[in-house]
Amino acid sequence: MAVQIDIFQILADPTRRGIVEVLGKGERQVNEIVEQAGVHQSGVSRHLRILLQTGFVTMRPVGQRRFYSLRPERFRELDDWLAQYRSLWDARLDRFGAALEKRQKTRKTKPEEHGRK
Amino acid sequence: MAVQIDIFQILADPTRRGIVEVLGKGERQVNEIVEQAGVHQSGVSRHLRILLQTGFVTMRPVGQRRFYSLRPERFRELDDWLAQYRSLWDARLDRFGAALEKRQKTRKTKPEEHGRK
DNA sequence: CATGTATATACACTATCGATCATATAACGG
DNA sequence: CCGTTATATGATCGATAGTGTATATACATG
Repeated sequence: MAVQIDIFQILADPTRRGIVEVLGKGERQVNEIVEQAGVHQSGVSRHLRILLQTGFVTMRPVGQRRFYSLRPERFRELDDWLAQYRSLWDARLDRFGAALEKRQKTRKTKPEEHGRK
Repeated sequence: MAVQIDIFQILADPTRRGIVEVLGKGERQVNEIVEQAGVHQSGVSRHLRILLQTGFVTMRPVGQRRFYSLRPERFRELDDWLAQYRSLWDARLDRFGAALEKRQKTRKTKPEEHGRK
């Protein structure tokens, strides 16, 4: 379990993002999600399995019901990824941005063969 | 132009993210990107076209060369999306988190047909 | 126990997407 | 002009991923 697949890959599917959005409002059971997801129940189940395996949600079984809710980890991860580009638009990060720029000026023209068949 | 496709869809492809990463270090011409991308030049061109059309990059032609560099908009957009989940892990946003929680308690069971063929 | 409800899973189908190859276009240098 | 370099694009192909249908499983309840 805990299949470490691409955050973006997971979030790329609109249906899945819809589910995440619903869960953003709080814990929900599958039925409730199905109502909003716009796809068949089986589809929702599949998406939930993926979200579960990839660490986006947790599941809490209660009788025959299963309650799903969001977990923070992957979102924080996404935030970390985004951080390295934040200097692009966030003026407060200019010091960091300067560092980046310097690095880009200093880079060397590494030839390096590229004839990979 | 300015095809408004899913941010996540665009970023879902690892090769494309690789390109973005390279451009994160500064403006680059296609050749340089190809060296690092691990795919054929034609592939890189296609990816760059997509990134261009979807607003992730700009292009500056110089003779026969084309220099690509990152644009902030879409990243900021992603940041905005992420913001609504930030309360999940950012303790400083607990006030906001409380608001969310209240909302989730108050929600009503809106039936709403879902039989969209 | 029999039936209904909540959720998951196997299967088959389709559409999308990314990769390469070959070729086009356009600018460069002699 | 002519060959070369830089980049883009059309065609084709194979893989992947999402969808619905049908069915399985597990719990609930009379």
